Amino acid sequence: MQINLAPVAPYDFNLSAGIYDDGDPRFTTYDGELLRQVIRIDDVLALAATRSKGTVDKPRVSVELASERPIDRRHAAGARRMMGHLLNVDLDLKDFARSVKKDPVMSALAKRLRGLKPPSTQTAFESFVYSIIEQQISLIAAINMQGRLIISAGDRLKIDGTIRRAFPTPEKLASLSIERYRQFGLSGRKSEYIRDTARLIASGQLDLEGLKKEPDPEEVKRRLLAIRGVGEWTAEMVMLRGMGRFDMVPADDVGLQRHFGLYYGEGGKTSSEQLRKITDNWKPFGGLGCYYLVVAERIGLEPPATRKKASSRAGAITGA
DNA sequence: TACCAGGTAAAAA
DNA sequence: TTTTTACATGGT
Repeated sequence: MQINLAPVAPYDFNLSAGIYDDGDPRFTTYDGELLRQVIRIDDVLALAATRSKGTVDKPRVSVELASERPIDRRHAAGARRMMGHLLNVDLDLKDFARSVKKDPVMSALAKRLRGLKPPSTQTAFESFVYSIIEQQISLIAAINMQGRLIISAGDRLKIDGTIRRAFPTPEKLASLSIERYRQFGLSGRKSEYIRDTARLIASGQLDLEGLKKEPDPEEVKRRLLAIRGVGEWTAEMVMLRGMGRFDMVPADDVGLQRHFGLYYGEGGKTSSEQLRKITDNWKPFGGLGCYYLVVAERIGLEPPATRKKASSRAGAITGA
């Protein structure tokens, strides 16, 4: 079954999917044309293969769905909603361009990366788990642990002889022992954060996904901070990557501080206070601007003037 | 080897 | 109330 989407222009699908070009073939891949990932629609898993069918100014994408079980019209509607959320088709980058006009550095990046929309995670829960794992440790270490968790606990989907994994459900993660988490490389503390929150969700005591509908960002943040293991940084990351709240700026993030050092300073790290001051000029798209910085460094765009050469390392903020 | 890395809660002071 | 400490892996 195929579904078609018409994202709000401008939208560059291939640029936006580029963060997955070194994705793990066991769950998400992008080969320069086709973005493949397992999506969950109600209780059905499907492989979604997405490609561009339009241009940056007249964007169209088509999604081919393949499943082990028959997909009906209701599933197609769910898949359309999910893909729209995932690709952020409704985000209007014209508003972003207007909002950063006062800032010549970000203005130039917005033009150079025109059409770039960050993909969100399928669920807020998924970004919660990623963010807990990423706390404090290096990204490489975190990505390894995330991979082990998905391979070990995610549901399998076999299409054309290839097995892929969906992100584990809260129910599944609620049922794993702490020992099991430790085998992924997590600390005992982080294992508890994830398992206990998964249990709250599975038992209906916590509605993370429902928080997406709460209009007041401060209220969302309060609710997230009430969860054990969630501090300021984690709340902001979950909102930015999992809830499409592009005004959120994780100013304490040392990786971001390094990016700002490259593009707005003398190299080195920018303080969180200074970082806030810069992103205040991008309202209400502070977090989106941060994403542009991460991608700019990732694809090797030169910082203004004589700044040090950027490294090619990806950022966790990309949600990859 | 020691230290740092997209932090946080809990213990100690 | 504020300051320290423990925690996990992986790169340098």
